[in-house]
Amino acid sequence: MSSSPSRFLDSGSKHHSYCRKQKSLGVLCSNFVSLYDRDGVELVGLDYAARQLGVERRRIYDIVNVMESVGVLARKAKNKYSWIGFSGIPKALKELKEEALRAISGSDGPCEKEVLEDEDDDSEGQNHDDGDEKFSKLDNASSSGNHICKARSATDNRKEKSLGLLTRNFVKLFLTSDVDTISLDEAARLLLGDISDLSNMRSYNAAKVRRLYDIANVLSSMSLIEKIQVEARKPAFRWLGTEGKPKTDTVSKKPGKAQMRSDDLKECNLTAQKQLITKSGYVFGPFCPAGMTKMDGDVEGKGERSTQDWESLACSLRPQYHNQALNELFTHYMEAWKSWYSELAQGSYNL
DNA sequence: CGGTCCCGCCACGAG
DNA sequence: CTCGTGGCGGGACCG
Repeated sequence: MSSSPSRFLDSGSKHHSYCRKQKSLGVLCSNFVSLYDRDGVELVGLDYAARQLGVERRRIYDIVNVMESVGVLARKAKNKYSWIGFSGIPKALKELKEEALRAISGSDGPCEKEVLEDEDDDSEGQNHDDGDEKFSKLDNASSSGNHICKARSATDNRKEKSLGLLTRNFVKLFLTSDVDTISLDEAARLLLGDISDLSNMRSYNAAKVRRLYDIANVLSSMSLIEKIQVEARKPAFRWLGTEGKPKTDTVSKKPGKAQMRSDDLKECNLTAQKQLITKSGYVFGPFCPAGMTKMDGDVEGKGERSTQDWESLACSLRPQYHNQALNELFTHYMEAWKSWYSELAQGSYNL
């Protein structure tokens, strides 16, 4: 494998105009949704998604895991998920809530009466800084029927730290309490296995928080939560939940800002629907730059250098729409373009 | 400078 | 072994 050598070594040119924001999980999630949230779609291929969105596989796993936890997706098989859509959220949420309530009351020991309805009562003014126990415990109830907590084998020990589980517990936090706003570190504190020993928990906490950021980004891009700034520091997340309830939510109340469900996106995906397939079986994105026919056998070789130029050019010329929907739309095409060009430059879909 | 959080190494389990 | 997953945390980015 002599791939690493001079592949992308190139000169340490400035990758200026690199926008970290455009690479966030939130944006990626939005693109993911706009790519699949259309009628007719029901199968989600991880490879396909990764290619279309112009990101590496690893990132797809991130958003897919949290989306599955909320019922938007369902694991079908290796490399394949089935698209449920936003309509699947209410159901998943209800199940999560029941699961959470069951875990709380079902703890071993009848003398466990941790009321979940935190009564913030009416004591304004003085609040204990340690008043954490307001969301009760609700630790993940493993599938272990008994209280034999011996199965701490490294096997599922890995599982219980999964993004998916963290997501579910995070959501449960909102579902089991009447408060609709939770600060980040408050959530982090509650979601930790508050076992003991604070020493190694520091780093553990930090790691958890990082995951929490990931989850929050995805969740907020789906409008399930909203990030808000309460105090000067400490950001917090407000639960928006299922707007419109399981009822017929033809109209989206919630005068929220980023309500991008619009015809613009619909148009966008219609276009994305029709892709061209080359003889080699490769599926191209929504479009191809004019004057450039599909790639043939060769192409291989040069071209990778100019990729940077195109990207930086596009990034610097990026128009800033005030309209959220338009912005999303543009971003979508941008990604599609970059994905396509990148593929062309590398000229390899066939190792 | 500290809050965010992207990137991708590499462990783990299945085939 | 290869391959699909996805924990995990270094450190780049941003306000």
